[in-house]
Order: sequence, then structure tokens, then C-alpha cells
Amino acid sequence: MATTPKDHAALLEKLRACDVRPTPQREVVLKVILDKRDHPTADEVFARVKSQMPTISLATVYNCLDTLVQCGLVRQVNFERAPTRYCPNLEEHAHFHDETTGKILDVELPADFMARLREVLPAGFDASSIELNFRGSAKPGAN
Amino acid sequence: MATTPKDHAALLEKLRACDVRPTPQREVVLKVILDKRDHPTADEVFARVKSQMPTISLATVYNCLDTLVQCGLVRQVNFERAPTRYCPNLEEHAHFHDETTGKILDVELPADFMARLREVLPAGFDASSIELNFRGSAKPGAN
DNA sequence: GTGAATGCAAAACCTTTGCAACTGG
DNA sequence: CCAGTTGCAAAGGTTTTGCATTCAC
Repeated sequence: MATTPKDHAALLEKLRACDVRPTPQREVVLKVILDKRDHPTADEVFARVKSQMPTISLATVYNCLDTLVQCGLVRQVNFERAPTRYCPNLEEHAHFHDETTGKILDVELPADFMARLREVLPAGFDASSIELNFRGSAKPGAN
Repeated sequence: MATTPKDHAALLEKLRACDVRPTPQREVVLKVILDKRDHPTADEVFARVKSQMPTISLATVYNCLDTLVQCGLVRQVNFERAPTRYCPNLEEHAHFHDETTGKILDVELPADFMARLREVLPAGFDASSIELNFRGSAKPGAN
């Protein structure tokens, strides 16, 4: 279960708030991402969406994902050579790639953490986004 | 010019220290990466290597790069959906992707910075590597 | 000599593109 | 109606693979 409303009306509202057409495809793509707390690839999103909307195409899923990322409704996570993953968590957080399970986990950050990270940038550098990725292994139990 | 010795003997020594066969291909791949301070893609490495060793194949370049990364002689940098880049700088540092120029720049970090970053990880998580990537634009002049 | 590395070509993989048909406002 | 979106199929670019040949030790 996600932290945010995910019923029909709420989803459409989110889309409209971003000034994008609330198409059924975008709604479903957004829905399946918000419905879980994981980090699916485009292909996994496609699979989930297909069960609700069998006629959707993979290209449309890619289109919708791009739109949602641009709107800031969903985040992108990039690790190594692996396919791009999508993240429903809009809070400031880092990612931990567990090499044992292959899973990606969210790492909560203290308040203002990202703001303080920016301080390492030399004068003249302005970061619009920051990605902090850990890779390693997690003992079973945590998260 | 790189920070580290890059003549024949020194390169071979580096490879031997990693317990890998010091083949001419590995040596040249390592050389062209250490010779500059930039972040070439596999294709760019291939182009540079070819001028010194015209018979080398792209697959071998990929093999060598993988080996060098595993040895820790070279680092990998991953940004967005872009092709993987390779980095000669073994110091602790972050990367800044300048969206205006498309270039990737090294960002120096204060001592122990990465160690302190690790502290945000919950108990039970052990990170073998950390990637800190900024994206944005840099005013001309810096770096 | 032998296991490892190379070179080549083909395949795999993820993602993008072109375009005709459709649709939401 | 009309710009924007979809669905499909085909192309694109990067990386990997299979296998015969060659090489470093």
C-alpha cells in the first residue's frame, strides 16, 4: 500500500495538477507504481499494467513513464548497466542496491541531508538533482 | 596527464598486482584511460585504443574494462540511460553531470566524506560502494 | 601444454522512433 | 476539430555471447 491516494479520482487529479492529459493509460501506469513500494523496471510496469489494460503497448508505457517522471510524480533510479527502475517514493531518500537479492531499497535520510550534500559543490556548480546510491548487501531483517 | 605512472613497466606492474594476466590489450586499455582525466565511454576507449592497437576488438575492450573495474584500477560511472563511462580517478569523489555540455566532472570531497555518508545506512546494511551523482549546470570557469 | 584471453560476428537487450489511427477537451 | 496520445512494428545503440584461435605462463 502506498502513502498516497490511488483511487480513480485522486489519480486523475494528480495528473491534471501537472498539466498533462489524464489519459487512462497514464492513470493505470501511475496506479501500478503507487500501488507498491518497490522499484519496477519498465517491463515490470508493463506486465502489471497489462493485467488491467491488456491492449496497452510497451511504447506507451515508456511514454507514460517519461511523462510521469517529468511531472515529478514518479522517480527514476539508475544502477549500473541495469535497466532503469521507477520509484513511487517522492521523499528525499537514497537507494541501496542489495547485490544478494538484486532488490533496490529506499534509505531514509535525515532532514536537509541533500541540501547539505550540495555544499560540497564548488562555486559555480548548481545541481538540479542528486542521486545517492549504495551498493552492497543487507542482512535479512532490515527494511 | 594522469596522477599515476603510466609507462609500460608501471602499467604491467599494476595489472600483476591485481592477479590478472598483463596482456597487451589490458595494458593499452588501462593506459588510454589513465592518460586523460575524462570519462570516456567504452566506444571512446575503443577508438583511442585502436589508434595504438588497430587489431583490438570492441568485445575485448569490454572485457578489459570489466576486468579493470573488478580490479579497482578504474571506476565505472553510470548516469541516466547514457552508456557507462569509465573514470581514472581512484580518489574518493563525486560526479557532476553538466547538462549543458554533456560532460562529466569530478567533484572533490572532504576527508572521510564517504565514511560519514555510510552513517545514514540502517543497521544491517553494509555498503561496498557508494555513488554520489549530481546533475545540473556549471558556470563556465569552474574546473 | 593448458587455462585464460582475444577477435569476430551474431544475438540480446532495453529504449526510441515513425507513422497512421484515435481521443480528450 | 486538433494537438496530443496511442499502438504497432521496426530501428537504434550499447553490451553480451559463442566459439575458434591465440597467448601468457
